[in-house]
Amino acid sequence: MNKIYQSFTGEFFNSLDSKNRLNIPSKLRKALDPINYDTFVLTKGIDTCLILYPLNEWKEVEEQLSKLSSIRSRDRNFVRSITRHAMPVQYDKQGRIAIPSALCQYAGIKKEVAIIGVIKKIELWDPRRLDDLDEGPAQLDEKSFEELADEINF
Amino acid sequence: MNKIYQSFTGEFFNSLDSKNRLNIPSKLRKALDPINYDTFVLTKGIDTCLILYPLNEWKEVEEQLSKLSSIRSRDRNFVRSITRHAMPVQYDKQGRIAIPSALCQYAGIKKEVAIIGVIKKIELWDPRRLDDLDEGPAQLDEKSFEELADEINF
DNA sequence: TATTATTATGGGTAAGAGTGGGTAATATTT
DNA sequence: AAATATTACCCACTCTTACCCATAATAATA
Repeated sequence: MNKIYQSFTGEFFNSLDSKNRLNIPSKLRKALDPINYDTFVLTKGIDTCLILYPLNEWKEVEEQLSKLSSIRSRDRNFVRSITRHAMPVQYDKQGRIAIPSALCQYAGIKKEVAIIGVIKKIELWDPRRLDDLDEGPAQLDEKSFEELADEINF
Repeated sequence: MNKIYQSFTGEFFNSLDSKNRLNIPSKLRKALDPINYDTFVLTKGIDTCLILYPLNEWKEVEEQLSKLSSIRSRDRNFVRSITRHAMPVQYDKQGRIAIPSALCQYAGIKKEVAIIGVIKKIELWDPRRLDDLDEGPAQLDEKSFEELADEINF
């Protein structure tokens, strides 16, 4: 198997249609390595957004999850809380995926969707919540921003 | 034998019919490797739920169990408590399995069933108990969730 | 600018999923 | 062995979903 280079960046605004389908921007589709067979794994994010993992990245997550203890109830709860909301989605010939309404609700998504590339994965946001993030209290203050930027040699 | 990739995810809500039959969601059936001949092993979980192991995964479990001591009574009891409730179930042409009422009772399952993919196995829950988990005292507090998520690079 | 390709969105239709129930085969009891 | 219960298999109905074709909007090319 060839080594892959796969990286998602950019921000896009597409909209859900009446069947809860969302078009994945073609730039992001093109960035998806063919080994993934047009397939992502859709799941809840820690933030109130949804996340699309390329299949190969999701397998990494699974690998880590299966290393956790099956004895400790805390670990079992954690694994369950992730996997129950994860589902593989393959986009159709028009490049769309169907998003279950339960997940839309979680992320507060109604019609407009902000689609953001975050290197190894893609995030789906309600545009409003995204704006609130920029202004909210949890916002990155300038100091910690600089610290992080320094840390990663940005 | 080829290496298999078999992974269960997602959450589904199906219902028991008057004959105690439960439809296994087709997405999970499709995820089941053919070497298992449409067969799971149904058993009690550590949590108050039921578990479906793919046949090949159940063999792993058996292997582990047989390593336990046959001297220590604690070990014997543990092994017995698992195996006595384990039974192979093969789904019919409509994709349903029959669940013994004793097991339903253990899991508090009446009609509605939450079916959850947990990577290597499938869990069957009474939807209410599942909700209680999310809100109960044993719930994952935000801190340990983030710790674990960080640990596995989620 | 005109033409062509590519991308985003809308909607119809046929296949498949989930459910209910009937009947024959098998097992259990009297 | 006869009667009864249990199980497994089959057919039928409804509803959702995935697939296909069409149009609108945008970008790229001649």
